[in-house]
Amino acid sequence: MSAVPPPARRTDPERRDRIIDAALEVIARDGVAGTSHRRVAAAADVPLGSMTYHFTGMDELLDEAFTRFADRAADGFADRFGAATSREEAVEAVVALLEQDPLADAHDLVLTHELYTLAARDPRYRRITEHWLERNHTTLTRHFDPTTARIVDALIEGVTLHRALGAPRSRTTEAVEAVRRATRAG
Amino acid sequence: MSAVPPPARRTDPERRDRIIDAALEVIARDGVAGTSHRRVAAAADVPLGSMTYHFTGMDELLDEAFTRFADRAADGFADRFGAATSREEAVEAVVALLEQDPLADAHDLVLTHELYTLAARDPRYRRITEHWLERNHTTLTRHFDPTTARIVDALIEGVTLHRALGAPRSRTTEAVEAVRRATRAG
DNA sequence: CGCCGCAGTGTACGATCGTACACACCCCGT
DNA sequence: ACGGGGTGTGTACGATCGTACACTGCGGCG
Repeated sequence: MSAVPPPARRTDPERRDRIIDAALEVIARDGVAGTSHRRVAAAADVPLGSMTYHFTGMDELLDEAFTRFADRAADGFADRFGAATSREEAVEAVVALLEQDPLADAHDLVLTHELYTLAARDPRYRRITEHWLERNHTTLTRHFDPTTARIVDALIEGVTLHRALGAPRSRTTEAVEAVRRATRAG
Repeated sequence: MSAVPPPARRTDPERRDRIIDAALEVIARDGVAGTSHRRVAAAADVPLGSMTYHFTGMDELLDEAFTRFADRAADGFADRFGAATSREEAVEAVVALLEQDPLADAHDLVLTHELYTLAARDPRYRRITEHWLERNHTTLTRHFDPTTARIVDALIEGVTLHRALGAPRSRTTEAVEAVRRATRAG
């Protein structure tokens, strides 16, 4: 789990990074189930032996890959609200989030669910999702009270999920209405 | 995908059923990734050869297993609202749904996410989730208008997801508040 | 200049997989 | 009574997997 920093390798320090990114690509394409050391090595254009050299095993690779993915996703989430200076703009950012086409980047969608599945079974991966959720919650509490933030976050997650699962695209007015209700203080 | 009914086997008709149920058990325990013909056969206590005899391949087995799971889940969802005769009782049923401990049956939780992951990647499995969502939506529209039903369903999904991912148990008052806002007509 | 230690790699092993397929067995029609 | 067709199964094959591990080649120190 790389609690300690890597032991100061002399050459090619970005090779390890490239493997992690390649792993995310392979996972998005073939799923965690279809991800093997060989496929990742091929995608990263490194020899098979590099896999066992840089990572103790598949678990460590998955852990680091999904940690990176979750961090990037949380960054992106924060960016979407970073520009908002008022509560109204934050609400609009939420609406925009709910309106975006989930098929637009099936890449991230698949990765998200692969991670969720891992987290549902293995508490170890739950640490990653916990941290992700907490970062998103922190982002939202910059604009909403904690309870509203939690409700809004759950709403975003639920609507995104429904779309990923093939629910008919709800109309914009419906998304707007959902956000309006969720953000209306009791 | 068993579009046609099985060809009227003479003996042991429940053997195929037992295999499907065993598959769900194995998936819940080891994940889709860790599910093999051999493991399912062992769990169902049938010989390996029965796998290829009753199913054309792993895809057909997964498809039928998750179809059965989704049907049962939709049945359970409908049962929870079946007793409700008023809108207030329906609201209470939603609150109860949000308050139940998701860890209580990790079994179903894992199966749900395994299915979601499949659906996120493969449109074929999306037919199963679409149907599931539609049935849940139909159940909710017995008590709520369509827009509210959609919002409530997304909220349930989001809150359940957050809990599965390790979010701190939100307080009961928070769940009640979320439902109150979601069900309050605009 | 020579050697030594380590970053980095190619290969081989044992396990497991999905699936095909030859065969066994039983029931039924003749 | 007996032959045949179809239900059901054991086994074997080729592919792929994770991982270990002996090895290479080079950069720096004595």
